[in-house]
Amino acid sequence: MSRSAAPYHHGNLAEALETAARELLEKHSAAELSLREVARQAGVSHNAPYHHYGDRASLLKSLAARSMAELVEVQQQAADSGGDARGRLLAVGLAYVEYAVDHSHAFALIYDPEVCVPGEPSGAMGEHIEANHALLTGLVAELWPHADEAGQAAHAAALWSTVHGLAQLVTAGHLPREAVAPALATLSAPAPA
Amino acid sequence: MSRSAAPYHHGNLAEALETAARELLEKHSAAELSLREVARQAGVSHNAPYHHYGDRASLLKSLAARSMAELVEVQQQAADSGGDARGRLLAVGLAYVEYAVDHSHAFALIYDPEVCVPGEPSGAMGEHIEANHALLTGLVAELWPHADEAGQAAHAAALWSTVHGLAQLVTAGHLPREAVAPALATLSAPAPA
DNA sequence: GCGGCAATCTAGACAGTGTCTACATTCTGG
DNA sequence: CCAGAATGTAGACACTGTCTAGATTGCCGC
Repeated sequence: MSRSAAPYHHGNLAEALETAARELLEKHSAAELSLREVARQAGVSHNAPYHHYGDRASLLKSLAARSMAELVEVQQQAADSGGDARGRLLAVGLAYVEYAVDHSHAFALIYDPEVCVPGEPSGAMGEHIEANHALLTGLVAELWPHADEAGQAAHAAALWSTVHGLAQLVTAGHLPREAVAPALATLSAPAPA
Repeated sequence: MSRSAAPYHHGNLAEALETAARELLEKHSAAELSLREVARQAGVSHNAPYHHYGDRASLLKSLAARSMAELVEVQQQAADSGGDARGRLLAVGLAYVEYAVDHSHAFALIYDPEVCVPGEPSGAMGEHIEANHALLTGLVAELWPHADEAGQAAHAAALWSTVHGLAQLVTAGHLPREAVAPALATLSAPAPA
């Protein structure tokens, strides 16, 4: 016992590790995230993480799932903020981009093909992806009520892509942050010619 | 001299290294790309690359610039293939996505914020990015001739984002390849309601 | 209460990596 | 023809992920 400085057993290492890793992700990219550094941050030996995560990829997957949950939540909040369907769509898109900009490394991690392959059963991640999909298809159904299933799917894919692309290009520095709102505003504008 | 097995000086190591690296990029992600493996592939000591590239990042930047040049080229070819403006836009978008899918790791490298930061003078990369931008704004000007400058910029940002997002989501496995064409087709469709 | 077992954590080792310094070889311009 | 620049090699260092072995602790049945 002796609840002095460092008890042998941490008590809740798994969560402490994830918290430490998430803090490191705020400043550094996932590629620079070292398992040993995370362990150091949590005040534990470099091998302790292996009793909670099989390997480095496992920790990253966990982080990605948690980040995805946050991403879905900020969108959900935006969607619940009222207004007409188009306004809510824009709000959701803005929330998506905002999350990506504010947590660029976490956002990149979510969509890292090495970390999250949608095909395989990736635990909590799949669940959150489905939630995101449901949110989007709901909005699409409101906006294009007369489109058939394929049409709605196409609109959903296009919307997701646009918002995702904006997020990506802004976080990568190819587009300024101010370009987001105008670009989103063109989304449901009349076609040319 | 003695042009036997291994001459001391390679002759054209810089290009050989880039070629080797590009081959490795076909199978492995940039994160997994090891400078030493590239050197091995080129049949040279693990330190030889340092006389041609300052560090690992420098090689990656070079690869990214070269990939971006290819990406611009396939789009240019699509744009030159004739047809009306809308048809050419769709062809360009498809070419963009196709390149991303066929060279997913190279594509990811192009837009890696750690490798290419648009703000800084990144040599050949900036040039190719401008070329891409010019191609896009040309198409936008054809499609929305009556829009003001800000409006055209917004449309350009939205189009780039959509195509880029599609590329990203398809390469990450979140959207099937068949979803690309229908999603692109919705781009200039009439607005809902 | 207590003994053993599983969970948890530490320590040490190994191969692999990027990068530095020192040295060897070859090319080239004066 | 030869000095210096360009190019390549070898060795070392710190760091990483991961493996094995051993230490410590919490807990469950008796």
